[in-house]
Amino acid sequence: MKNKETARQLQLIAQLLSLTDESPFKIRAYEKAAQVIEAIPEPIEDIAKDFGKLSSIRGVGRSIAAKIVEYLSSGGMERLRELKEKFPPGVFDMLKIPGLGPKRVKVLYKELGIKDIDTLKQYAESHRIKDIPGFGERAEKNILDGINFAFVPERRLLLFEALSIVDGILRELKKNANIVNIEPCGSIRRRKETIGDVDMLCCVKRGKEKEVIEKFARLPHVKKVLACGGTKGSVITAENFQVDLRVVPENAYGSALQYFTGSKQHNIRLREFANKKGLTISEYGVFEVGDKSKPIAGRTEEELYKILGLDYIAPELREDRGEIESAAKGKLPELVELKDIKGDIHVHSNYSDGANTIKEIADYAERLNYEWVIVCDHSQSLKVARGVQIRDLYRKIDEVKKVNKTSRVRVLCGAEVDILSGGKLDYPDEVLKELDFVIAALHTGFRQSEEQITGRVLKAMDNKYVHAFAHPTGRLLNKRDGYEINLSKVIEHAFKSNTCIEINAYPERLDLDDINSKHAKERGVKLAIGTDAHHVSQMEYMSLGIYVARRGWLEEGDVVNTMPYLKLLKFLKSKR
DNA sequence: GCCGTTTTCGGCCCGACTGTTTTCAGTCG
Repeated sequence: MKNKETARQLQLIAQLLSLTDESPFKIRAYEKAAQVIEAIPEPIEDIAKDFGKLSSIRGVGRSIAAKIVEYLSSGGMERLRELKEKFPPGVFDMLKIPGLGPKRVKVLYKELGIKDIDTLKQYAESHRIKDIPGFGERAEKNILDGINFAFVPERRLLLFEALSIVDGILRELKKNANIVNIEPCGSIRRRKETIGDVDMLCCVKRGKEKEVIEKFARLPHVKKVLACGGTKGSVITAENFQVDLRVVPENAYGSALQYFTGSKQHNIRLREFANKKGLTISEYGVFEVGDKSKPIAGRTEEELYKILGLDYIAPELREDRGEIESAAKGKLPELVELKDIKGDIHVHSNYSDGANTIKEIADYAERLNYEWVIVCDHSQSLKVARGVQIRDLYRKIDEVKKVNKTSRVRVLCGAEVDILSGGKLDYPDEVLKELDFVIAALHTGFRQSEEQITGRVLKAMDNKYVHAFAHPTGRLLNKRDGYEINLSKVIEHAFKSNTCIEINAYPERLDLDDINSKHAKERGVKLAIGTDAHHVSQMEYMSLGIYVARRGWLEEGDVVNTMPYLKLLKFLKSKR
């Protein structure tokens, strides 16, 4: 699937165009098209077979569609080659420096002939930049600071890590009686899988702004204070994580919350939508166009969406993936919630590499108010994870039966069965058929080609004992990309073979991701959330799986975990 | 370059901040 690389080409064109005198709207059109292409779950090369379909994608017109087709058939774009000839590659790097945008980079290149970071550094150090119109001494210093900053590798926190840091801060701040209400916004509120920094918003009692912000800056988690003023405090925590606290007036709390929650793309689309209705939105409220004197909405988010004629859009949906259009038609999904969950499909016991006994898992499931829990251990060949040998598997089946005699929660005996590098499953059929639940997974042969890996998975799904496919991409956030796999084919085949796909809720996995979960739902595939817990406390990761599901527009009926016990049994039998 | 339930032409999100201006352009989120 070539969506990412195609998007990258368009992004490059946009960047290069920004260095020319081309219309900023044309540049934005390329950027928008790049974003759209990247977010499409189907392979762009399939869509491109039909030019009409390609050019009817929102944000892709005839001109960009033609360039995509050109790229997919020839591996290049003529327009991009032309532009690349105009600018040396080092000029690109200069755009990464904070505070240096295309306009100023262009001046540096045209006026001083600076064409890479090293030369730029020399010029700034020897004060040869400050006399150029539009620059000054300050600019030289910012360039030097920026060069160091821009090339520190970026690390975003996992959602789980960010949530626990923010929870700690919130707990402390909520002790402060001067805070009327407080909420984290931004990507953490949208429950994105990784988080760069956090903006928190609060309303405080009149006159207490400064006091609240100073208290915030003195919290025990704080390592460094970046700013501490009357409306905003900004700190770095011990985990090197930036957290900002903003105080906003109560009558604009809703519009500020909406604004700082984003996403940027959602906000842009929302403002365009508002404009068509003669309204304009900012973080201070909703206004009639031409009359900024008093807002007509903004106290709550609900009010803001309502006045635009939209149903309330849950933060997880605010990614500009069609939510505004759906909200206008009253067709937003009723998103699945944690309280709908009746069981976990993927928990490891001490039969393989888990820490707890089957009884302990059943007890913990009861604490979570589950009706059932599926204990899946690794299969025999996965020696590093103490994969269960066949004789032990029969012992496990007996133990599950025993536990079920006393447990209120129904325990199902499952296995996370390896799809071996040739595509065979790690237990023979006569063993698989003894299990209540089989989830197939890849743990080896990650370097095989896309065809090979996809082939292995399709073959596994054809086995009538395989109910689900686990952590479908194999990625580990911040650690490694997934293996090469054609998810579009996998999803199609999951539907045909009546196989579920897992949303793995382990903090660094979270795959199937939101975009592909939405795609799977639209293709009629059921999703199953598994925490992959190796200790009972990790069964709490279910909430992370729910966040992915919600970001993927999933409703109660799309998620296997919402099935009551008997319905689940019937469902599991339906494939066999 | 894209788009259209006021438009096939004339729009295209909005405001804050910064530094360099003497009323504003560039950059950022």
